[in-house]
Amino acid sequence: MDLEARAHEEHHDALRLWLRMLTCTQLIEQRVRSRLREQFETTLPRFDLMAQLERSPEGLKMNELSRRMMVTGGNVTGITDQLEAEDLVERTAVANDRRALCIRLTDAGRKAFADMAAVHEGWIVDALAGLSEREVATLHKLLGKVKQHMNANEVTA
Amino acid sequence: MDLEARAHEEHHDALRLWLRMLTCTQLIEQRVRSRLREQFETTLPRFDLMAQLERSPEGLKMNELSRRMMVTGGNVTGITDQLEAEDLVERTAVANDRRALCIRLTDAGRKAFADMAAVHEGWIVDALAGLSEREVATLHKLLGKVKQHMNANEVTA
DNA sequence: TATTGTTATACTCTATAACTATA
DNA sequence: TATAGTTATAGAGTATAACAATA
Repeated sequence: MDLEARAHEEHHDALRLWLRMLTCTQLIEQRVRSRLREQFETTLPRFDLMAQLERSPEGLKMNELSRRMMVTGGNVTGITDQLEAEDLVERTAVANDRRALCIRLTDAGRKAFADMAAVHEGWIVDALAGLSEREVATLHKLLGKVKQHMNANEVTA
Repeated sequence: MDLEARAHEEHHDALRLWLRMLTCTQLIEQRVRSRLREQFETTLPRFDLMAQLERSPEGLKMNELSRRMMVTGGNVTGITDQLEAEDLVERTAVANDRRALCIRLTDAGRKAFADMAAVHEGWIVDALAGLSEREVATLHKLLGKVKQHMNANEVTA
């Protein structure tokens, strides 16, 4: 096979992989979204925001939340408004910078999240139950390379 | 380590893998969405619909498109309306079932899609360029297991 | 009665850009 | 001037459910 034909094949493989990644993610994501709605009357971005805060008990600034959730700032404001109205998170002042706000889970929020997270983890374990422990590790490692490469190429428009 | 602790660890691994899958997919998807908009004034669902038709030159019925795109019927009608108005796809009658419609790419649609698809493939190749040929194959295989397991467990609400 | 596709509706999520208040 | 967060807006994307035509 000549080089060009080989390149074409490799390109096709990349595309096929991408379509499969998309399919797998959508299958799991749709299931998670509908169960979050049905069982907890919440949404994935709300769950995601609370999960970020759970991992940072000292709280996170709005722009840090925005970066981690990979959405723009206005959206974080909206979701935070909802969760604050339900007393699940709170905005607190930041020392030495009166522009910034620190968002934290409230006690009620921490408890509500713990309940959801336990069930949520079960959904994910089920979804990935077709893989051996070792295959999970391999996937994690390979996707780590993808992530790293994407982040390195961030600027390349 | 006792069995319970081991189970907890494996659960955590599954969750970590899922979060990484989600991150990778979102990184690539956001880039693809914004480039489709900027360079071709189109959206991912529109591109996806055309891609499905491209793979089925004989055309697809609305409900088959709906199934493959993993969205409900009403949405397919809306996207098809747009693309039909731009003469990129056409609705044709189906023999022996006057309820059904067959959607096909027009010649113009086939050409427009070919142009987009070539550029799109380059984006994906770039995004996955951090992986060797062999790693691409491994990922494809392992995600195939995930997909298969999800489809097998479809009913399990 | 069941199925195909359409219509109507409502809601979530998102980006963009203008705005304010601080720095 | 630059940054942190908010507001306002518009559009994408989706599900749901009622509907018409046909099977």
